[in-house]
Amino acid sequence: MLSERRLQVLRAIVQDYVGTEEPVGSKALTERHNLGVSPATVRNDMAALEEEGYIAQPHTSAGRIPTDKGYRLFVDKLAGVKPMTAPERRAIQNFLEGAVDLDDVVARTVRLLAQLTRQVAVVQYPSLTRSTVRHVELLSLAPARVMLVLITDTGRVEQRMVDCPAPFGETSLADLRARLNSRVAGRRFSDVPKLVEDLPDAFEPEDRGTVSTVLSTLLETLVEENEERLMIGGTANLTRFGHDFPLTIRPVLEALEEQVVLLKLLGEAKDPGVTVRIGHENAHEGLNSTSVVSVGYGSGGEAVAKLGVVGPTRMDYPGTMGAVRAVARYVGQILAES
Amino acid sequence: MLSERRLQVLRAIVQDYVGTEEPVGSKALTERHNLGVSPATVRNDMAALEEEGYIAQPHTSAGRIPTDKGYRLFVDKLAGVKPMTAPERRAIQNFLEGAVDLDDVVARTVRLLAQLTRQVAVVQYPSLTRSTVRHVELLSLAPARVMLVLITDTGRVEQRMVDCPAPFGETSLADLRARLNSRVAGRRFSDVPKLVEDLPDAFEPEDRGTVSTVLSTLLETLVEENEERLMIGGTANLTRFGHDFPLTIRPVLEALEEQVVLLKLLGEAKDPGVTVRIGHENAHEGLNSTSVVSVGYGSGGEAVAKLGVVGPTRMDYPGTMGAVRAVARYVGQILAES
DNA sequence: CTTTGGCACTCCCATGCGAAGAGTGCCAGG
DNA sequence: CCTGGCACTCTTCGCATGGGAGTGCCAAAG
Repeated sequence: MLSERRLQVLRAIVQDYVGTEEPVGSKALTERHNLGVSPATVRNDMAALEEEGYIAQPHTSAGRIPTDKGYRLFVDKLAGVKPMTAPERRAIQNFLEGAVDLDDVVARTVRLLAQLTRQVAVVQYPSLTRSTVRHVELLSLAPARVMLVLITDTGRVEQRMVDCPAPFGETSLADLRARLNSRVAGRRFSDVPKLVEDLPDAFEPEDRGTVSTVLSTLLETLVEENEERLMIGGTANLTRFGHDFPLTIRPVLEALEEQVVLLKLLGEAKDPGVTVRIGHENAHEGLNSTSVVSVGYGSGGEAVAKLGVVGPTRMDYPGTMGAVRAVARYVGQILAES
Repeated sequence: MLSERRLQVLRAIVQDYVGTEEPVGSKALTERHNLGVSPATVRNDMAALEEEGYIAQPHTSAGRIPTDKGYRLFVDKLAGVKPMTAPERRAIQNFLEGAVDLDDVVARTVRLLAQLTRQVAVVQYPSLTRSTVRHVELLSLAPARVMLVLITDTGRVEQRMVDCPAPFGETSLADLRARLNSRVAGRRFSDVPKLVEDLPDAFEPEDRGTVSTVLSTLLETLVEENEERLMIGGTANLTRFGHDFPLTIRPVLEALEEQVVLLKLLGEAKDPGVTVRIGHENAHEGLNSTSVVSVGYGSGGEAVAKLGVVGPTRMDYPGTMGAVRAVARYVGQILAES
């Protein structure tokens, strides 16, 4: 177990390094923070912290920088979440309230997060399976062509074309629309498969093929793969990464383009609160020198999706966590209102 | 007027510089291209080309690199569009045909363009005003709440919430839906305002307020500002820009996040064919060292939107132009089919 | 046992210098 | 008008040097 003072030394190292981006030495530490001890003592503490793997030196006779393990301890034990100031909160709320539709909400959220944290922002669209159905619409575009439109309580709209095996009359379509909505409206998407299972039985034999086709298309849109969408922004902030970045930035940009990777990144967060994954804690190799701060958001008590930021492991964790948490809260409010 | 050989020298300089990314000297030129003259002669030609502003030296006693003006001449006079090979065409077609909806088409197009050109790809969604209306749907979500869904012939779907000034009955809604569709279905969006002008007159006085509200929301979605959406991808390719890129890449990433800037970039292209804007020809300052290659695409004869790539002025113009043109062609086909 | 000041040591980094290389411009001759 | 030769310029690289920051260890004091 580390003594109280050694933890303070670690905290000071993290804070200084995050501020200056340069390895921090014992002398500078005692000057900037009044620890009440001499540099020599700090040196001993540093040696101990290094022994335990919380800090490291880039090379002999350089200052120390925190390791992933050091940041982890900092986040877990040494730092809280820095709350947003009142003006900041107002600004967030005002900005988000101007949104006209879901796309706009998400787009604004991304911009906001990127600006507040000065990092790369990632916002997932509300998940279909965790939302409830507001309405299912069927439109006849041609005798054997139907458009299926899904609308969720979070304002998300998804549409698919359906090519019917047989012509489908306007009355049958109206019938299907009515039956479908009476069964699924207001229910959670995850329950939809069970709720529509026996629906074809209610129809005339010649329509059953078409009804099944429509239903299977409906179910297809709910599978994980299609239903997860996201938006990213603030990539220009990557240029603040470090001076060495051709090598650092490349894999990050690549990872950001892989939706699957990003979804996993956000998706692994289980905690109801803000989740932080530091450096090598991220499964994806290209993100080994980045940290991800994420949190769920939702219109009610339950999270319908995640949002977060990606930045260098050397980031302002308390501030970032505060911003992410605040934005998630307000986005949830906006969605609940719409 | 430049002699034929000088143009060849310019062409050779552009080709070599694009390939090697290094200033090209007179000796290297004569070795790699058989111009049939000695380095000394080439030097004279180079001096002339520099005099005219087509090439420049980074510093005395270095090789030459093309200027924007040099690239312009190269694109206009010295190089054609390199057509895609048959296998490449097939690959493009196969990849695009797998798309399930418009979002997917656009997403795939972006990936494709980015991969083919190894540059940043930008694809604009089909413009609303240049598309035709397939269907307008009205859904009653609450007594005084209506959702408006617009569907275009290109598969684009746009939705808006409408808060009605007064409760609006289901029959009135059906009436409005029917009248609206009979007037606008199959018509161009740009004609919609005129077509619905007098629609409120057909309704009972107590419903007119709501009808007007719905119509004005409909018209709002058509204004330029909202109707232009786009998707970008391949930003990781920016890392191939140059070795100096902290300074180069930053403004480019920033510009790419500004939808307005990008839309202007694509929008300025008038030509029915591929348009190339080189370096300072781009109005936006951050893009002064990049070139934009863009072209319109559409389901029929007319372009409904633009797509293109953004890359360093030092790019393979013939290849890029070929890829952009080919992709646009196939996207048009896919949209026409859906 | 912990803290402190002193001191030698290590390693990075900025600076300066010199040599090498690439490329040019110019000139005189074919 | 083309060509070969030649002097000149400018960058780049390697290398040695000195300064500086920071460490680790030790012996003494609290």
